[in-house]
Formats: sequence, structure tokens, C-alpha cells
Amino acid sequence: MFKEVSSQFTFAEKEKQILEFWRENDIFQKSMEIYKDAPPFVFLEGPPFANAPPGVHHVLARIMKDAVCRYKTMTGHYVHRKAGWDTHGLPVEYQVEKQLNITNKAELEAYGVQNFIEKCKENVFQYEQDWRQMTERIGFWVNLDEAYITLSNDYIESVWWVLRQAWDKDLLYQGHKVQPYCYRCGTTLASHEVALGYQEVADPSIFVRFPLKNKENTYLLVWTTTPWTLPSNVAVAVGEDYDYVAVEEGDGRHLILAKECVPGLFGDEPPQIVENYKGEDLCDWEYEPLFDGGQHPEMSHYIVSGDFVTTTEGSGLVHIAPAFGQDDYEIGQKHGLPLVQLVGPDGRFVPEVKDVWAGEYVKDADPKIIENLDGRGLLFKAAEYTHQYPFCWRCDTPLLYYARESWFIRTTAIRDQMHQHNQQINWYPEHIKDGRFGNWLENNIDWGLSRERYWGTPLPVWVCDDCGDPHCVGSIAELKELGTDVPDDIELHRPYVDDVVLDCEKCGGTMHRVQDVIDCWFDSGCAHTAQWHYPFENKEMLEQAYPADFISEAIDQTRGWFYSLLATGTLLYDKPAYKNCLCLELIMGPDGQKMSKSRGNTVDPWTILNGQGADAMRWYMFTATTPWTPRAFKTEGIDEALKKFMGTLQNVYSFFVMYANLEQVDVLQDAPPVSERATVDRWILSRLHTLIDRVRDEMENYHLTNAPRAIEAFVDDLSNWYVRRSRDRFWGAEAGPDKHAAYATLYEVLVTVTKLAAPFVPFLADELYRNLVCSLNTEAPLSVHLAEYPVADVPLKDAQLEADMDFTREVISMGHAARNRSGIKTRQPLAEITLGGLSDAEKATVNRLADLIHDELNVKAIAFTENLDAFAQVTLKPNFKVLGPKYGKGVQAIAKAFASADAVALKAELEAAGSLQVEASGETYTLEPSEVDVQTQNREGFFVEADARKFVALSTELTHELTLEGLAREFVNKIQNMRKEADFNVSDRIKLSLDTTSSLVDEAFQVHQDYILRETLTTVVVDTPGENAFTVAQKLNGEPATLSVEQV
RNA sequence: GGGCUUAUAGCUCAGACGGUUAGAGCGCGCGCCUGAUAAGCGCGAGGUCCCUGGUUCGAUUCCAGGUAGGCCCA
Repeated sequence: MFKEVSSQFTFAEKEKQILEFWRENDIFQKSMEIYKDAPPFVFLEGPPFANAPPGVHHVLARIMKDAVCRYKTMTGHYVHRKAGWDTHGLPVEYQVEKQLNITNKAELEAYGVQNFIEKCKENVFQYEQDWRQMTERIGFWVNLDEAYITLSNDYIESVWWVLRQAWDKDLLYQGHKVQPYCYRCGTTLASHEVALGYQEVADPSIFVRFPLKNKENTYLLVWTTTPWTLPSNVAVAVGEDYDYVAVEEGDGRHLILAKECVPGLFGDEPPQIVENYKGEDLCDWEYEPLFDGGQHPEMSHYIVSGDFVTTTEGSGLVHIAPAFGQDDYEIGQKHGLPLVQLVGPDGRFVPEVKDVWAGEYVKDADPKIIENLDGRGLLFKAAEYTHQYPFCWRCDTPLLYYARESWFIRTTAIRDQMHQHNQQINWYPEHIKDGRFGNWLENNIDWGLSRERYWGTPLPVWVCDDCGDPHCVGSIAELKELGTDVPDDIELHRPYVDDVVLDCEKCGGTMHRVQDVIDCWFDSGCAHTAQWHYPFENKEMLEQAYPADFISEAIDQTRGWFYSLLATGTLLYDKPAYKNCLCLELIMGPDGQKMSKSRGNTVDPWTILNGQGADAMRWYMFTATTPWTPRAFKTEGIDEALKKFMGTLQNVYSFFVMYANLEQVDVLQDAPPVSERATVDRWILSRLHTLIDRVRDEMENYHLTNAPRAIEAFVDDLSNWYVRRSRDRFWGAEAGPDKHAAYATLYEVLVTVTKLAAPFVPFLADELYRNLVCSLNTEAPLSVHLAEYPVADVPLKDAQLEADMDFTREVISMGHAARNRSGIKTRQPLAEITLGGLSDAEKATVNRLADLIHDELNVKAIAFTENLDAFAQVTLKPNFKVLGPKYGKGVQAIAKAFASADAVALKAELEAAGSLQVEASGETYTLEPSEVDVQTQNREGFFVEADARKFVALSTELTHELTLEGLAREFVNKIQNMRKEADFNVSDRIKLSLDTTSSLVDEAFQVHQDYILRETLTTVVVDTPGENAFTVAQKLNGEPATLSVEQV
């Protein structure tokens, strides 16, 4: 016996019970243990931050990972599922600063680095409980209790080891780089951080006269949008190949600028050109520094050539300040120009500057500098310039491009290897490989690793105070060996490691650590190694678990985690870090706009989890769209998943359980072999095994949308065709082979579908499985997640039968349409349908499945006709696909000829002669039958449904017999309704009485009495109804009849 | 500004090696069923396949250029 299936439940409640069951029985642990010795499938979890509550996009990522892992487990793999937490980095510091009301580094230092670090540790797990609850509730099986945590000593030690490997390979170096810098945060920003903060702003746009040396009254016209960098100017760049001119300004002064820029700057009154130059002519010309203090030991203030110079904006002369621009810095290196840095790390002019803007914040200095230049007659023009400018994504401070000392990983040295490894990765969707990710690798620059911050993995580089020799420490053991008085339980964070001093091996001097911490992307990028505390522990583990088979994160990780994993993996092992990468797109709000609090279009996952439940949310996310398409998240979509798929499956399941219990059928016994079962049985089993192959194929290719969509289509067929066509086999029928076949078939199908769907809807699947399987077999695995994924039984697949069924259903659908048009209800039997336009093979198909058509359309006979014209409107069209390649242009002429010809006559000619002569554009074409398409269309006034090439026509004439039979069906229908209204039980036997003045009704009742009594469980027919009888005056097809029913 | 990507019915999505009647679900309308009932079924109406140009006998499909959305980068 199966457990009764109540109709009083919510999926969400059931899910909670299943969760309880999983917990109590350690199902997750068991699902790993049973495959302990099986081939591993390596999943690597991308660590999230737990300092904010999880959102729907996290749910998306987690269920995708979960479905793959569950599938791989069920197909016989050991899938270790270690969770991870990302913990370091600026976002955490920023939150803590806000909480403590700290706005700059000085305040932070005053508060105390140690205190600050401790606060960061708390902050980082602020929402861990939320994450745990969400993770469990959505059914994401991952082991949170053995999570790797990037702030742990073990993890950091492994990262240090990785850095040491880079150091030993000369891939870790210190350099200068102009970097986007936030003076408020006191740190440079990584490129992906910069990208977060572009805003449109208006900056000053000024054209300045630079006085030339040795050329009276002649000036270079130089453009800049950052006046504050002018005091640090050391050169001016021109384009070698551009044309430059000196123009007369009107007051005797001459201005040199690019020829192409003249119209833009002088407009309608073109100045007089007094001289022409090529860019290269101007090189090495010297000019006067704009401000005092502009003298340097190195040669400076002359014209150089730069390939970045354009004439589309500005003047074709570019001001060079190597400390404040990447191009500037590079050209400075090339020419040995001095690095003039008149701005401090606090974003203010250094006190050494003698001008009024000393100590000023640079953007505030802009107007003063402009005023100064204007006062000296050096300002040619000042305006505003609107452009995209980066701001600090945390504090909204405009970033400065600023040369800082910085540490780098020389990724450019391994670019080719990274490219090769990328080629070996399967990307989903595929275009990421050579598109977004490939492009990014091609344009790779060295990884700016260091951050001048506090909360992160400390850069393990110590530098000697005396001789300046640097050393990179690769382990705690080494630290203790080289350091003096290193505490036994040293914590590898600032400020603790800052206190450790080493003895210099070169000169015996004292070494202090470089103050920087590292980019937290490097932390998570080491996950493949550091999660195992490799190489200090788990040596054999790494060999097994590298590279990962599968990772999945959102697409914004292309330049984040996807990259950092690949870079570190290439650096360490010269192998790709992962084999398959599923890139998820972002989730938009219901309005299709990016989800954000400020827009108010966020969706709280808990509302859904507590309402429709986790499975519904999962199913929606899997099936609504491919995960790599940005999706608008709609709760109506979840309702649809709930009704369409889960509701349907649940209904079939409860239908099965209800009758299996009622009829006491032993589904495991007495089932005839499949070959002896009914056609519908063989059909649904064939469909099932085709489905198994399909789902496996899709899953092997990480098509997590196609697989469940195929399951959904199957369940629809199961419910709306198999069960619908087989209903009476389950309850009315005598016990016997056919009844057993029906039960056995539906049982097999349900159990198999349950397993197929388990990776996607783990709760519902287990609910069904445990009742269907575990109720009968105590030896069976406790949970569907411990069961094996179905394997197709190839001999059960019957492609012909499936195609036949598709065709038959198409015919039936057209028959329904014709009936609808006729207005004759399905309950009324009709004598015949006529089918036209069918091939011989199709006729054979119809004959094979004729029973289905008879039943479904309630017709007595099926006839075929070749006389299409008698029922439908016939047209002839050339078969373009065949004729196109053959006749080219002629096709259009033939089409025209067909359009104006008499289709019926042409068709007759074609049939009589076996071919067709067509005159078109003066030529005669001979067409074979295969080159002509006969098409049909509905014709008015017939109960006919035609599609492009066939039709179904209905005979609507009713004989006396058919009328009586229709009435009999009416009887049954009305009586059944009355039973229900009177609240009788399904199995109650009744007394029936009939009172009618219609001889037709009376005759129908007499002729079909057996049928009527059987269908309505009537045991006694009485002349006069009893006192308690339930009596209704009915109309049966318009004929009066008063019916009474009463329980026996 | 550059790269990648998307654009098909009111909504969410399929699809077509280029072939002349482009599909599904939801929603809507009409009807059916009532022994699967927080149901179920059938039918119908909905489309300039984003725009413009090109290639072709034929383009919604291929190519180019736009427009709009998304992501990434400057």
C-alpha cells in the first residue's frame, strides 16, 4: 500500500518535512559516501561574501551548481562539495569604516589597526546565518561545516606559498604604475573596481599657451582637462605625422597647433597661417616651464612624439605629466623625463609648492590655477567638458590617476599559456571563450596585486632597512625561522605580521614587511590550492582535485574569479584550473531593469521560498530561460512552474496512488512484458526512454535548461495523453493483464521521471520517490538522491511508434477543431470522419492507431478520400526547395503561373499524366509530382479542418441509432452529476428511477440500459422514487426527463 | 568610445543548413469535461520575426550599417 496522498498541502510545507528527513538521515553525507570510491567529479565552489544577505541571483548560482552536482552524483561520481567564504578586501573595510564613522586612514590608525581588524572579522560573517538558512532551504547541498575561509591562517599560508612560487619564478615584482587612486581611501583601485564607478561629469577644459624658448612671441597651444596636473608638466607630445601650423593670433602672438584643430578652435574666422610644420619637425623644441620650481636635474620641458596624440579633440598638442597618466608615465620612461609628483597621497598639493594652491585638494586648485594662467596671459580658452570619469565605487570620490609604488604579478609572461589553457575550457555559453574572456586575455597587463590597506592577506615581502634586499616568505615555518620572537600562534594578518622583523641574510640588517595587503581576488583565485591548505596538507587531494571539472558563477566574474583562477593555476601548475565553466547572466527586476534597492525592484527570495517553495523557484529558474540570458525575474513565472509542471506531476502521482490503493493492485507483480502491453503503454515507455537519453545528453553538455524543459514536455504528454487515454483501464476494468499493464507502466514511468527530475526539484522528487518506491521496497535506497540516474533501455525506444502517435494526435486535434466548428458536442457519437491528403504510410498509421481516433473523436468509422476538392479548397504551389536550385529565376515564373491556374484541373492533369507541363515566361517546364505541393484550406460551409496538406471532415448526419446512443451518454452524464450533487460516495450503488414523456428518451433508456446502469453503478431501477431520493427534472438533448437517485 | 551579447504573438521563450501557411506555454475569447477537482481538456483570435541596405530566383534566417536593452572594458 502507498501512503494516501492528501490534497490538503502546500509544497513549501512538504519541503520542510523533506529537509527534516534529509537532516535526520544524513542523506547528503550518504550521497557522497556511497560513491567514495567512484570516479570523482570535481566541483569548485566560488566563495561568496557573507557580509550582505543573499539575493535571488545567489539562489540562481547555487541551484545551477546543485543540479550539476546532484546529476553527477546520481550518475555514479564522487562529488565532494566543500563550501567557501570570501572574507578579505575593501568592501569589508568600507562597511566597518561606515559603522565606526571613520573617513580616512589617519582616523583608522588612531582607532587602532588591531581593533579595526577585529571588527572586520566580525563584519565578514554578519550574514552567515542568512546564507546558511537560504542555502539549506533551496536545497543546495554543500558542506558549510568544512568551508574554506580566506581569512584563516591555513588559507593565507597557502596563498603565501603561491606568492612565493611566483617570486621564485621572478613573476612577482615591485614597480611604479600610474593607477586609479582614491585619496580618501588611500588606495589604488583594481580595474574592475574602477569600472564600477564611471559617472558623467563636467570638468574644466582649458587651452594654455606654453611659451617657446628661443622663439619670441610663439606659443604651443596645449589642451588639458586636468589643470591641477599642469604644475607637474615636464613635456608636450605631438603626433609625428600630423600637420601643424603657426597661426597669427591678432596681437602679434603666434600659436602652434595641429592644422586639423584650427576650425574647431577658431570657428568662422580662420586665422592667418604663418608657418607649416610636420609633427616631427617640432620634436625637441624647448619651452619655458609654466610655473616656478619647474627645473630638474633631468632634461625636461621639450616636445616629444607620442602615438596616442589625436586631433579629434583638443589642439593636437598633449601635456605630459608622468605622475598622472599611463601614457604620460610610459613616455616619461622612454625619454628619461623626471617624475614630478607635486600631489601627496592625500590628494592635496604638497607644502613644497610655493603657489597659492599649496595644500589644496587638487580639484579645488583647478580654478586657482586657471586664474593664475589667465592673469599671466597664458590662458587661451576655458570651457567645460562633459565626459565619463571614474569615481571611487565605495565613497564616490573622483579618482586620480596617480603613480604609486606597487607590486605586480607578471601575468604578461604567462599570457600565451593562459591563452592555450583557455582553449581547453568548455565555456557555456561558448562565445565567452574567444569573446569576452579571450579578448581580455589578449589585452592582458600585469596584475596590480598590492593594496595599501589593512584587511587582507598581507603581502609576505620583507625588505631590509639597511641593504634594501627584499625577501618573500612562503610559509609560517619560514617566518618563524627567519624572524625573531615570532609568537607560536602568529595570526597572519596586520598588524600582527607587521610586528615581525626578519634578519637579513645578506647583510644581517633588520627587515620590515612591506605594508601592503594583496588584492582579495588573488585570495579567491587560489581556492583550487588554498582550500586544501596545500602544500602543507592534503597533497594527494590536490592531485585528485585539480583541475576542477566544473565551476559556475555570474558573468561579471570573467575578469574576476574566472581570470584569477586561470592565472594562478597557470602560474603554479601550467594547466587550466577548470574544465567546464557555466557563466550565468544577471537577474533583472520584474521590469527588466537591473535589480537594485534604489529602484525598488528587488525580490526577496524568502517571500518565494515561504510561499511557492524552493522547487517552484528552482524549476522556474531552470526552465524559464537559459542561465546565460539576462532574465526579468517574474513571480508569475514561478506560479506557472508550480501549476504547469509540479501540479501536473503531483496530479498524475496522486491519481496513481489513489487507484492503486483502491484497486489493491500489486504493481510489482503480474505485469505483462512490455511487448504484450497496450499501444499507449509501449508509446509512453518509448517516450520515456527517449527522454532519458535526451536528458542525459543535455546534462552532459551543461544545458540545464533543455533537460528540464524536455521533462516538462514529457510530463505534459504523460498527463494529457497517456493518463487521459488510459483512465478507464485504471478503475473500471476487470482485473487482468491489461489492467496490470496499465499500472505497471504508469508506475515505471512515475518512478523514472522522479529520478530524472531529482536534480532539479529535489524535494518533490524525494516526496514521490519515497512513497512510490520505499513504501513497497524496504531494500531500496532511502532517498531518490541515493538512487541511480535512469539509463535508457534502448529496445524500448520505438521511434516509429512515437512518430505515429504524433501524427495521430495531429489528426485528432484537427478532428476536435472540426467538431468545435460543427457545434456537435463530443458526447454525441458520429458515424464517420473522412481524411484526405494522406500518404499511404500515413493511412497505415491511422489504421494502426484507429482505436484512439474512434475513442477520442467519438466516431464509428474512419474513411479516406483522394477527392480533396470535394471537401477543401485546393491550391497548387511549386516546391520551392526542390525547384529553386533547379531552375533559379524560373521558380518565380512558375509560381506566378500556378497562382493564376485552376488548381483542380492542374491536379487532375498531374494525376492523369504523372507530370505537369507549365508555361511560364515563354518557357515550358515539366514538373514531377514531387516538385509540386498540393495544399488545402478550409472551405466555407463544411465541417472540415484543413492544414497545409491534409484535412479531416466530419459526417454530421445522425441516424436513429446514433441519436439513441447520444442520449445514453447524456443519461450517464446527468446521473453522474446528480451523484456528485447528492454527495454520494464514488463507490455507492444506487437506485434509479426515470419519468419521461419523451418516447425517444424512453427508447434510449431501454436500448442502452445495460450501459447506463453499469456506468452509474445502478443496481436497481424503480418506477417510483423513494422518499429520500434526490430528484431533478433534466433535459436530455432537449428532451424532458425527470431522474431520481438514491443510495441502496 | 571599444568588445561581447540580445531583439520572433500582450508576456516568457522555442525555431528555421535561406524555400513562400513561423511554433509552445501563460494571458485573452469561445466551448467541453466533471470518478485526477487548490483540477483537467479542446478550439480560436493574436506576428512588418527591431530598422535600413546588400547577397540571392527567394531573407525573419546570411552579410553590412543603424536603433534599443544587457554585461564587460576605456
